[in-house]
Amino acid sequence: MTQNQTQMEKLKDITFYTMDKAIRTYRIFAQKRLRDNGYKITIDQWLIIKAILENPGISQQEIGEKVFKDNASVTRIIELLVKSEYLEREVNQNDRRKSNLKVTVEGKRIIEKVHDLVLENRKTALAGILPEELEILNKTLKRIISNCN
Amino acid sequence: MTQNQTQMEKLKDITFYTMDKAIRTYRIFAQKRLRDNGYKITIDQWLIIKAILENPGISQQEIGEKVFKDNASVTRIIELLVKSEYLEREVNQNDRRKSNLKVTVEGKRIIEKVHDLVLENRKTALAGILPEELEILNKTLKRIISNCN
DNA sequence: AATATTTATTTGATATATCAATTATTGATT
DNA sequence: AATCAATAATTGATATATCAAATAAATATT
Repeated sequence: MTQNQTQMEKLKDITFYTMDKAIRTYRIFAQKRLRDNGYKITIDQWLIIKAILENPGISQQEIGEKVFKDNASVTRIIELLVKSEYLEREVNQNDRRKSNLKVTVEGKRIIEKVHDLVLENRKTALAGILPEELEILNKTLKRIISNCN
Repeated sequence: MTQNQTQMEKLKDITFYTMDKAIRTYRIFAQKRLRDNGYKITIDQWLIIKAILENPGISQQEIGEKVFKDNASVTRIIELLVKSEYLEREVNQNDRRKSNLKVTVEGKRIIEKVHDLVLENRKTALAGILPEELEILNKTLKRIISNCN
């Protein structure tokens, strides 16, 4: 076995662990910053409101595809968002299986307020990483996604 | 704003989404392969048994650090592993707050059997990715981790 | 030695993930 | 129109994540 292959094996061994750790570290970091600024919303909830705002009339199924979540998870997150009064839901009269989701004024307000914080978080998290590196990161992640499908 | 900066912004916007999607796609893929091969164990459970095998006498706290999990999660995963009879636990007589964790014969058996499958999964998931790219991936992920701490 | 502090683990509460099964509705088939 | 198949969302069960609080034991302090 060549030196290069040995090194490859080690990297393979840790890549998924490091990926998991990175995304988890970022989540904890971002969530803490939300909490510290007094926002009572989770990152996942924020993502879903944003998806609805940017895609009026979107169905829960489509939300799930967009934010890469299971239908069951979407249902439950939306329940919480309705309870928190960031969303309103009605039965869709064209297709009674679906629901119409509307972001409330309060929901729009929190999305806007949180938006700058999210941008800051991303900036902090990616500080010192070169554009080329970021591109390779994205490209490689996409390759992993397609390899697993 | 230069072209380069604009592009940077877009990449920043999607990087965390793509990371999340990649790790989740891999998890689903790997877990499905375990299930399809008749193994009744989750990836997280497998990781924890492995940590104990490779580090005899390890405490739950240390396990948590190693596999990057909260103490509470470790406690609950270990409960399940004891119930599944892959682990045995006793009170540590040197420090009665800690517990001694021992992998059972059955536990060792499943780790070994699953090991090849895990290697295959990683190979499949990383197919077509160059060593240099993998290195940049790892380096960049580590930078994100340190940036968030 | 008694008290206070620290540490390891557990427990409770709440959110999310995943799969399977169910419900309600719609669209297609006969 | 009645039946069947497909689809959207929900629900149930179980696993994990996260934080805070509680418990129990060890260590440090007075």
